[in-house]
Amino acid sequence: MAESAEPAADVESSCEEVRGILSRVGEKWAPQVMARLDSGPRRFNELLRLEAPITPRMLTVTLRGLESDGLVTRTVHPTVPPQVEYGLTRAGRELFGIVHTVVNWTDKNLEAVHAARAAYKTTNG
Amino acid sequence: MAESAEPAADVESSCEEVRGILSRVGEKWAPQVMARLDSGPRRFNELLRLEAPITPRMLTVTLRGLESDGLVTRTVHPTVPPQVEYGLTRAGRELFGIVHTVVNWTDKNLEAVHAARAAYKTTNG
DNA sequence: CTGAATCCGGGATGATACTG
DNA sequence: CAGTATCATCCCGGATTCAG
Repeated sequence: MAESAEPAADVESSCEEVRGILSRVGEKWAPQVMARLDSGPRRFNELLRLEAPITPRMLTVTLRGLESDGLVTRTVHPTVPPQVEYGLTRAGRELFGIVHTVVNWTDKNLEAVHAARAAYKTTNG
Repeated sequence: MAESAEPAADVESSCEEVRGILSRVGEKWAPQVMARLDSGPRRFNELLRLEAPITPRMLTVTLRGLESDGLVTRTVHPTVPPQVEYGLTRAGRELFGIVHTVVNWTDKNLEAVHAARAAYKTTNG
């Protein structure tokens, strides 16, 4: 499915940039948080509960990282008590779509991956 | 493009597995090495030269990791001097196709990402 | 409610040198 | 040729505590 039928930029060209994005969505909690936000905007404590046992610190770190790459928006409503809403940007939704293809790939290749790991462990240490 | 039109397995279901794969292809040298192997099998020192300044150790670590997940094959030809060929498996080629869509996404959203980073750095520290 | 500050352990990455 | 061994370093992620 995901064969590059498009112009397909070279991997080398924007290599470090791609690595940055790959690392970003590869962060421990990034995929879950993006999945959650993909179904609509959420507040901090909502995410905190839904993604438990994530800690406040890691949720902040994750959100800040995604925000700094333009994948997530952070909207502060100056109310009392404070209220902050997070949501995916257009780019963020697009990228999450790609992450989803990885989910599908993993689902499809789960057995093969496990078999490879078992075989590798047997052959080596 | 990459909107999930397929059955689309849930992100939560095989969550740790997906994270493992994401981390695997997110390793520093994994994308480059996979790109190189996507154009045909290569020998250790070939990769070492082509991906310089990678060190022998990191090339080994990267290849072993990819091999253990069934993305790369390692073929030893019992000749003298020793000859070892690395190549992508079918699953590896598929997964690299997905990585390539990330490359395209990055290419397309480069400006937006940079703008977001600049804005974030201005607003915060 | 929404974070920030601090400390810490472990894994990822790298430099260098050596080997079957 | 194709790695391995060792040591140093750095950053991610978690626990805990505190603040606007």
